[in-house]
Amino acid sequence: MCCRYLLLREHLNKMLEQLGVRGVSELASRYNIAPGTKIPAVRTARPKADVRELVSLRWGLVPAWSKNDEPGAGLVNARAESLEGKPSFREAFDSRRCLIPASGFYEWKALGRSRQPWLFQLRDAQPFFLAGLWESWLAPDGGRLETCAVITTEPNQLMQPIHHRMPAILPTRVVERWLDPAAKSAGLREFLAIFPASEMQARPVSSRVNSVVNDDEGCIAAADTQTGASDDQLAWDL
DNA sequence: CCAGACGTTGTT
DNA sequence: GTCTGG
DNA sequence: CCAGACGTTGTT
DNA sequence: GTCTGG
Repeated sequence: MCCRYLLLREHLNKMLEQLGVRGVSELASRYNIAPGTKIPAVRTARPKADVRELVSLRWGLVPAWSKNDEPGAGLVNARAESLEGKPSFREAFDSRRCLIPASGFYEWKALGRSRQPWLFQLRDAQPFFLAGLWESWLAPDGGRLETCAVITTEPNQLMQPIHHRMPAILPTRVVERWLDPAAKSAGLREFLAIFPASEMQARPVSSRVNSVVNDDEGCIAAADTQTGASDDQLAWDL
């Protein structure tokens, strides 16, 4: 991803239940979630630090100090390597971390002039949480705009042949601590370690996912063998 | 000191 | 080529 | 991330 | 708001 993912309804509800977030989401399964749109996220409620809440945030972070209109759609990604140094991320990393539930994400591999989308999932297609940051921006007209960004890391061995960055996947054991307001940045950085390739799987999918107007199961259908993805599959061995 | 940027991605 | 919208 | 637009005037 | 460049 850095910029496109999927989230199945049953996965979201299962994860919310495990986190103790009240209520069942009415969200329908999504197969093509894109930047600039509202996405589901879980964050620590305020002022009750022990309560998690499900919120809808626009994907594209706008720092609180931004002037007038937000530039473009905001910052879609935040490099794990820069979280503490960059003014745009520092405060959010300190105190506004969130979880972005996902069933899988897409990355495009350049193939000459064209690009082949690949679907990345955990083994057994289990859902997971991506590490995110959120912000609340006060618009000139007094309105509030709540936004978020997905943190990225260097690629693991599975991603390496496809792309040079990947979203930060939080291991299950650190999910609660990622939301803990008392967590220290030194510890938090460890949570963003490159996720083990051995716990993931990937396969080329239909170019139907290229266009955001397509948001259905066709997006995760196997790629046409015509597209040239087969050569990559042969080289697929960790 | 003030002014102006503040970010990532990919591609060339 | 570059920006915007989804 | 990819796809698709990218512009103004005046007239209907 | 805070950092960087001049």
